[in-house]
Amino acid sequence: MSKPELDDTDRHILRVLQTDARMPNTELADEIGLTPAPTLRRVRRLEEEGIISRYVALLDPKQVGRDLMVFVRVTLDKQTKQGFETFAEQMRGRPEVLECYLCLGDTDYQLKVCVADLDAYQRFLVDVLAAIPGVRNTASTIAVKQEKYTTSLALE
Amino acid sequence: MSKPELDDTDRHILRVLQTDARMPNTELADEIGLTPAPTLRRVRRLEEEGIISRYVALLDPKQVGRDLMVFVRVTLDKQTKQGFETFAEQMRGRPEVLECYLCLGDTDYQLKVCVADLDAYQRFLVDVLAAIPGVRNTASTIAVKQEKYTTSLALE
DNA sequence: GATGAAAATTAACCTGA
DNA sequence: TCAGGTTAATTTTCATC
Repeated sequence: MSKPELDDTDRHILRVLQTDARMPNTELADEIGLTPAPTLRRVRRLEEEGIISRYVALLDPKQVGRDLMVFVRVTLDKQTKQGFETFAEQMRGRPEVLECYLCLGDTDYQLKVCVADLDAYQRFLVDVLAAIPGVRNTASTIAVKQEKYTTSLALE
Repeated sequence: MSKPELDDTDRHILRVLQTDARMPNTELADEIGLTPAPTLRRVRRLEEEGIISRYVALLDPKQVGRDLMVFVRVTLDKQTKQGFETFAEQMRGRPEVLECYLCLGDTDYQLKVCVADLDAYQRFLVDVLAAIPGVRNTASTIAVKQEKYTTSLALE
């Protein structure tokens, strides 16, 4: 918590680590123009404050056979707090659902789902989504080709 | 290229590194039940084959002031190869566009856009998207709350 | 920001199925 | 022969000054 004061050096660190989370601290220090000790202190502070939430390895979906990405817009029958929490809870428990957002407008939830193929997606739609009480309608947009993918947030 | 043969140990490694990319090799070795040397050899192989595409730090969007996530469906005027490539190229050059997919159905492109606030989003819509020749229509779904976010692909 | 002890990485070599 | 284990030199981390 406290003040998420980020100076230029912090942003520089974040920019680098968003691209290469495994860069050794010595090299990172070199890159941002400090010595290793203060660099490490800054990184630890960014971690402790939760500005860096975690470090992950990104896999090539094709090579692990998870090549089909689908964006799903879901509307629920009744907009009760209960129904919403149940739905979100179900999504958290499904490994093929990578992202789930509560939304404004016609769409109640926007999902990003990653599965092996259309067959697996059809099963997700029928056995998982349609089986959740309160789901009124779903609209799926099937991705054919990934033109861009990054997890890196631009820090002006 | 070659054969992306993954055995149970490989999948175990990938599962762990997708959750914590910075786990020391010694600890990873312990976790998967091998000694450090063969563990490291497997990790290097997964990196070289591109199965692990990269290691990244994930930031908390709130704490870096990029709190507004928007999913945009875009349709283009003419479905010419030229027009599509131009559009994709523009998206690759825009830091607020985190993801861009060519899609089946009514939607030509599905975007995931991350900006600071509605004001910044409006500027993106008007100055960037609408300014690209061939963009016929856009439909934005504004995310209010992130219920789930992971980059981790389930490896059965 | 510098120093040095402790830990992790990694290459070279060994072993057994 | 191939995957895993062992060892030891190098590099990195990180607490203390």
